[in-house]
Amino acid sequence: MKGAPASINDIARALGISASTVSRALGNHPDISADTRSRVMEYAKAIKYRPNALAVGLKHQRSNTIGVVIPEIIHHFFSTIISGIEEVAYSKGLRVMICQSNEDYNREVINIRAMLDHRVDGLLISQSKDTNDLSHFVEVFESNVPIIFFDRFPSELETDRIITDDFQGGKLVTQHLIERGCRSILHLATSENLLVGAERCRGYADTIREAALTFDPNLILLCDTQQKVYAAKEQILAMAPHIDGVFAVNDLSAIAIMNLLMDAGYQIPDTIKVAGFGDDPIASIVRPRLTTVEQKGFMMGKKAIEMLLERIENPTSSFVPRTYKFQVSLNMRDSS
Amino acid sequence: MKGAPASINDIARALGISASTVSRALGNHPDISADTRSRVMEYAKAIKYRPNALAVGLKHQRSNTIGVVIPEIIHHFFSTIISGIEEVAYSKGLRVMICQSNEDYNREVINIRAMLDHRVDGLLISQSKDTNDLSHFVEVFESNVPIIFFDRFPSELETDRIITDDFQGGKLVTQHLIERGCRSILHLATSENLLVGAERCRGYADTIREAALTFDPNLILLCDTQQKVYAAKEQILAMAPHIDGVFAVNDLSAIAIMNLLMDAGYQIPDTIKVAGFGDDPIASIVRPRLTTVEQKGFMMGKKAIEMLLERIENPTSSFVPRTYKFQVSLNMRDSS
DNA sequence: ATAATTTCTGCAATCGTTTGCGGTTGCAAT
DNA sequence: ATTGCAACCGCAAACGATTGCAGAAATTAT
Repeated sequence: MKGAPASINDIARALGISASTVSRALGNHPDISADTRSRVMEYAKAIKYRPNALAVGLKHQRSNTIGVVIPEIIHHFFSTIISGIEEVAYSKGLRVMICQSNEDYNREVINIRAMLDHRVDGLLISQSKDTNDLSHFVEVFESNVPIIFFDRFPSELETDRIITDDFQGGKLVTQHLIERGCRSILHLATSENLLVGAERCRGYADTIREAALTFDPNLILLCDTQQKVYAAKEQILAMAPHIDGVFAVNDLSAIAIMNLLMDAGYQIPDTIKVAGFGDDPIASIVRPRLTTVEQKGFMMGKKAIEMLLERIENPTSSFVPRTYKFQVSLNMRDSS
Repeated sequence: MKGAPASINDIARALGISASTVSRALGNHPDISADTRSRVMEYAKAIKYRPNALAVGLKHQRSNTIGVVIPEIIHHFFSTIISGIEEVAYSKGLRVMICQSNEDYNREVINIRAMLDHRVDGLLISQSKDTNDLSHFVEVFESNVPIIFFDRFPSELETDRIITDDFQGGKLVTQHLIERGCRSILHLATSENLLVGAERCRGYADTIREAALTFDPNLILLCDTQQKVYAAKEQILAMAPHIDGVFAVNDLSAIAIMNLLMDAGYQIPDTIKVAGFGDDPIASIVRPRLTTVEQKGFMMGKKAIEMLLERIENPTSSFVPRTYKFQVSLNMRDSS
């Protein structure tokens, strides 16, 4: 009952038959007599035999495992995506291997390599913020392991993508704020090269122009975390008298600025209206409840793995990258 | 550049040497001449050789992977634990395999078995709410795979545990509320058999008695989610006039009841003081900012895997289970 | 020149499983 | 009695890497 787990050979030895027969019996191969089969089955159950997944994987050249690399698991959006992925994987008997890049390029590279070493059947990736060199992704293509990007993808590469319509989301929010009477809308944007943030910002800018409002670049602040909002406190309070709306690139910074403004005596939504992006659970908990764009993380996760499984099952030579864009919706609450 | 990844045999063939020599060269074995070694190294790099982790694992009877089973990844507390686990694992070159039980017993069993099938070197587990049968844990012991429980553990089993001092946490909160003048404190408890919740409740009850306040069992409500708080709205509002404090078993229900009470016109903390448990990031975002017990998830994750690694490295026959209990601290904010 | 030693490399078994192919039964048909 | 054909089972190679042991080559000692 201790030591190494039972193998197929142990069963063979105990029953005086060959390992091949045991293997076939356990696999319900028709060549094996009902008698032998049942003896094997019975004994296997008795000693709690379980196949060695490593050996099976080695033999079959695949591991029944799919790899997931995400920036940070603590973000609710990514957690929900993982739940969606796991949901499908579980129903199909697939294992899921999750790694975090922690928004670090080197870690992303190492994680991806480790996944390939483990012969994962496919990869699901949302790239880290500071990934510019894409050679590790190219390596994945070359090794013929299907890979699907979700939410954050390298635009330079022609790949399968599961994404959110961030542009549309940015438009929805901005349109909504304008409809509510806002004429001077501050946008809290993400720093640097994050495409999703850039798209939201583009949606904002486009809508401003479409509405024939004056587009003021000074109304865009690189400020995408609670900390950064508080760090920019002076700057924000200096602008506050001249704005009547805020569109934050995510819910946390939306709430941060909401608190900051309220603490400074501004009424929300009366004086200034605020909206976020993501529909974090926190959005419906804070007061005033935050208007925000709903992102369908769970559905995205499901879609991503389903698309991946299709790629795995049909390793077609003629690869035509596909993009699945999830539509968003605006959840209007009390902050606007 | 496509098809199956390069193996050690491919290198051997190409260089006209044996696979064993290649293996030794890559492993810096002293038997191999500097010349041969460098030729192998060079060629391996050129064709981007990477060892097949499945084969290595099969040979060595371990996978350099540790398995983690948690109830739900979307809970911030568990996410931080995972981050702590990954932090250490990453620094040691270990892979981490994460599965969610979704608070479902069957899924927990299947996940654990899958981990064992993959020959994980060790297991880190936080058991699901509805796990009563413990035979799958016993199987792990019998297979000699080290296992450490974190946060939620089966009290019937003598195992290694990394836990929070929930009892002390419950006391801290209750003492604090009493010090602030509360005399009639409602406790929102977790349903049924969750030990961590029971401990917090025990801390509450003990403190009430120690303070010579009357302990009223009617002041304990099984209500541990936002939804359940709202479902119990009538009941809570009926009690509200007679209470002056609330200790919720977690932050989400604390915030839910805070909102519910405020919507009904109660002043927090003036009329009723509220405190939670866990120190979810949301606690410092909501208004009023929530007083709550800080749980050190990241540290717990680190400690758990460190303890596991020690168990893996010293597979001592004389097993003496250890419990590491993390002390908690109270973060006093505006809600109390 | 032979023996002893060092230095390097290869053979083959092994980890646990799968599977093509061939072999051994038994039984019915001829 | 021979052939034919199922039905059932085992041999051995493979997947990719590791490693004890033996052996070859080169070097040194005698």
